[in-house]
Amino acid sequence: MKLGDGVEQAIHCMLMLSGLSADGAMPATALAEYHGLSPSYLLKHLQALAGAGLLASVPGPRGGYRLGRAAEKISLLDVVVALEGAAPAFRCSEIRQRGPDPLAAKFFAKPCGVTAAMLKAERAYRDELRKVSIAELAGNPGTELGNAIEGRSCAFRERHERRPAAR
Amino acid sequence: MKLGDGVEQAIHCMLMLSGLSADGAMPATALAEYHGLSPSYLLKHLQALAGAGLLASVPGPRGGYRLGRAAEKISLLDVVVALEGAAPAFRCSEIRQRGPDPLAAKFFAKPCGVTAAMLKAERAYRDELRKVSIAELAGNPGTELGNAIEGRSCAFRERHERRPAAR
DNA sequence: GTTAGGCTACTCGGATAGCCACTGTCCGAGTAAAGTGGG
DNA sequence: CCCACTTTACTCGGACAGTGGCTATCCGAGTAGCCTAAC
Repeated sequence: MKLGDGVEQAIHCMLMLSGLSADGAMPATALAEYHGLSPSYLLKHLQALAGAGLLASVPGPRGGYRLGRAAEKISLLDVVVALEGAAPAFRCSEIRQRGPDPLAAKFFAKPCGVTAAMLKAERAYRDELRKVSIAELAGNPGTELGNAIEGRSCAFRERHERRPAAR
Repeated sequence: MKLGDGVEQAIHCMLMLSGLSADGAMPATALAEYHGLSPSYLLKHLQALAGAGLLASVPGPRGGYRLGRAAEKISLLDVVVALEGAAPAFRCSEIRQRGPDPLAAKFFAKPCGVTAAMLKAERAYRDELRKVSIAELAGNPGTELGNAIEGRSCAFRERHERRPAAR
């Protein structure tokens, strides 16, 4: 029961990306610098997110990453699944029928109560994550804290947002 | 996001142990044989459960394990925590303040929204596991499946339950 | 027959190797922009 | 002055080592029961 370290990094990056303009992009280098992370390693996670469609990658100079779809349509669950995989944490190996002199296979058509209970709990976990979107987390309450953080990230975007050359 | 393999083994062992008499015990060897597992490795998990107080160990010949308290008082969460640790799966490393030119520390007195949302989801997961007790899982519905499994485990207990010599 | 002592065998307990996934890093393919020379 | 080509530099993308934790195993400490032998 342990989530990879990349989940936190990914979410915070998504929050940063949610604040830039529709056709803007930010390179992984800047995201890593802002959060004090290794650029090479962060890139690995961003690639996973891009592969899942949560991020869109813009190659070349003035390139970078932007959100793959609206921030309201991206939940925390999407991020977790993209990085950790969709497989449930609890895997039933059906040890019921592994002992000596097992019962007939037909008895085990339905999953055992243990698996059902574990998966139900995981479903509650996933449902809770599904409720929270990147947009909600980005919309800080008007507290002093929220304003200060928002101000800093805005200033950072000002300096690092890449936009396609005006044609 | 992955639970150790021992969780499933542990729960099924608890179910088996919940069926024996109050002063009875069953050695790890028998539990391993019944589930088709490695005795040495299963012992490791049983020790963790015993250390958490979920199991009581009886040393010496005619020894083994029994439940540390009533099956109604043991939840799935207890088992998971005993084996996987109480630390939450999501660990916030406060990357907010790790970037260059961080804000004053006072701004970060309260946890960030990301951490709050992730921990809330985990709490839902834990609450769901807390609701289910070993006793509930052991009490099979009167289906044909339940009866067959219960019959087999009862027969196995008959052959392997160790009880202190009647004095 | 009773009982004390020693012995045996069986159990749990902790310490010890092996393997897989996450962590961390690197170099190569691709591309948009800028520079440059000619028309 | 305008345009097309070349060069450049910057980005993402995937392939390559290092490490921590779960997996798997072994041998040692402790104890209840059993056997033996003396009383």
